[in-house]
Amino acid sequence: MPKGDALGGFEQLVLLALAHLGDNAYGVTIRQEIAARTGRDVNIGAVYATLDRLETKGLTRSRTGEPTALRGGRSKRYFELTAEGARALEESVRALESMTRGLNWGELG
Amino acid sequence: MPKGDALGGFEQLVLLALAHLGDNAYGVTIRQEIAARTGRDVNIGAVYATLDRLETKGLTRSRTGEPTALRGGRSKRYFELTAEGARALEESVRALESMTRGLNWGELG
DNA sequence: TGTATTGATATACACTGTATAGGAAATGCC
DNA sequence: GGCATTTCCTATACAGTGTATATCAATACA
Repeated sequence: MPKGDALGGFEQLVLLALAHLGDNAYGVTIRQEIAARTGRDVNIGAVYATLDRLETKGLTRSRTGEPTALRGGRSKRYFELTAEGARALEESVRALESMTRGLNWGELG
Repeated sequence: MPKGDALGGFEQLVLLALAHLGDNAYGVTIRQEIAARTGRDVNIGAVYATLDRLETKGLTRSRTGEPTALRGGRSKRYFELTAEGARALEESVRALESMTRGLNWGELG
């Protein structure tokens, strides 16, 4: 584990998606949320792999839901932030904000 | 190379430091800038390794400066954003912003 | 019964992040 | 001059993260 256990970029995105989705966060919706907001075409396997790692670190937890009465409605695995995950997310977003503060995009490059 | 060649989290930090430092960006000041703004104690080797990778991708360029008349004043290697680097940085910051927009920190965890 | 659909899991590998160790060039002091 | 000291850069190795590919499971409907 790194010293300050900073979040990776994609981990941060996944946590942010969880924060937006509330109690409707599972693999497919998480992927959609990220794609919709960032325009980035995320691979579903990457999402699950990252979710597993976040859970191992104690930043998220998951539970298995009921199967829905939809065709192919397999039971979903719902994910949510833990208190520690919310704290880590907030901290890493603040760090980013303090790095972007006062930047003049016009005079770059 | 990844499909959408998205920036990693630390790469983003380093690019942001370059953007702030302008024509005074070299290993030591970059490290200081990140540490001062994020409170994160960055390893200098990590900075150089990341700068090399960014240069390989064409997001930064570097030139060797004159030695200064200071004790131990070895000639510095100055870094700056390329146009492509500035574009990539702006894009990745915007992606982050659109992920944090409308988030209610109070009701998380 | 079999095929399309929704959703999850496994695995492998490339890319990033980080620590450790060491090298190069300049100064200052004896 | 010679050697320690200072500033800064380079090399390398390995853990951690990011991503793709492939596959499995359960359900509905024809």
